[in-house]
Amino acid sequence: MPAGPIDRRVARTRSRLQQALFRLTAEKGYTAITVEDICREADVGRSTFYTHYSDKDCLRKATIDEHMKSLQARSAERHSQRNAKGFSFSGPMFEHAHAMREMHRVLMGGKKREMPEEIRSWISGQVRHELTNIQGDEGGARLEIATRFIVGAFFEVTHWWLEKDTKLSPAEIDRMFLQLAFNGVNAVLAGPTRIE
Amino acid sequence: MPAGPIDRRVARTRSRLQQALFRLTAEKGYTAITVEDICREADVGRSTFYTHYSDKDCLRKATIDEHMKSLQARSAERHSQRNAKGFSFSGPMFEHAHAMREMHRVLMGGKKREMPEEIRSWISGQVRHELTNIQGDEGGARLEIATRFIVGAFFEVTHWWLEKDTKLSPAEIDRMFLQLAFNGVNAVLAGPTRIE
DNA sequence: ACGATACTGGACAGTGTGTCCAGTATCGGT
DNA sequence: ACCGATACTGGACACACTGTCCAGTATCGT
Repeated sequence: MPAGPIDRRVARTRSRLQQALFRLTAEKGYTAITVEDICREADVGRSTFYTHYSDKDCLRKATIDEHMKSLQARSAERHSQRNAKGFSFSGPMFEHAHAMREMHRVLMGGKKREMPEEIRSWISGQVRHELTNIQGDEGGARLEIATRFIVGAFFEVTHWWLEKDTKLSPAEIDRMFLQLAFNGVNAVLAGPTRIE
Repeated sequence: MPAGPIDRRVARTRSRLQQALFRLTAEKGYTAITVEDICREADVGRSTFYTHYSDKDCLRKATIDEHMKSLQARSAERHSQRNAKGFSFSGPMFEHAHAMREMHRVLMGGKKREMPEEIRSWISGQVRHELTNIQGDEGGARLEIATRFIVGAFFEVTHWWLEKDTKLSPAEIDRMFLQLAFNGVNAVLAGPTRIE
């Protein structure tokens, strides 16, 4: 019964389409891509595309979902050995981003800033959960604002780090991020508070 | 010489188009809108549209530019009477956002999160400038990271505040934002640090 | 080897774009 | 109040992309 796993042809076609999506997103940004572009780049018939995905967004979602699993695993792993301070999601995320820079550029929306909602809500969940652990659930607007604050900051920092590929290591950027998040701008910028 | 100011007809048409853009963005998000939609809503011929703006993005940019001026003025005003702590941009921004909720929803990209680059870079400039004042310009990556961090956090918090129209006043949300920004999550969430 | 399944390429109607034009309405200045 | 300048209109145009369908062909799994 060929029901369960996958036909080689299917796997091959889907892989091609996803790779093409990567290349094109990196090249000219997600919104500028057409289904025709993807099929040409992937060397796949356009009708074939539609037998796998209903449209462009669907392809992106599927691609993201697949890659999200490994991240989930890493985060959970690190979560068990969690220390008193810091987020458990940020470290793995920065490392993963560093290792697969291109892919993350795609996930983050390429040159533009077209963040897919799946990633956003996934990370929001992580952050909210970890903040709740720190706080005890008081559940109020305060928690929600802090969550939004952290999520937005995290995306923007990551986006900057990926685009301007500086020499900062994942550990370094993570340390800076956590310091800003937990101690604020004052601690980081004001005079003699060491950061190194 | 009719060169300088503006023909009534021109003003009227442009105003209609911008108003239509507001309504439609609020209604179904910027990307989902077509030029035809705008013209129908504005009751303006489609050919007329193109004599004023080359495309949808152009209309949005023009609309934003106009409304940015008042904000610029407010921020500059508050900047002169600046206190030791806090950002001068955030207060006026929150107030303006509160007063013109609909318009800001449009500026922020409506239901979706399609932030126009003009706003982003304008605020980035403000933040970088103010952080430099705090820090003295050391110019390093540290300043840049802090800037990105704050910008991202600000957008996300504002977006949340606008979409979930809670009962928080501009002053309240601003206070929370500044506290998170300058003192970090610890100061806000950890136990007895009062926020009210 | 053979039945099932996936790919192909081409055609289709539908929608939106951006440009052009001739006809009509409205403006601003004298 | 008039008249030349300027702006709006609606319709037509070629073009690009979408999403669906189908008959023919290649490749799969067993």
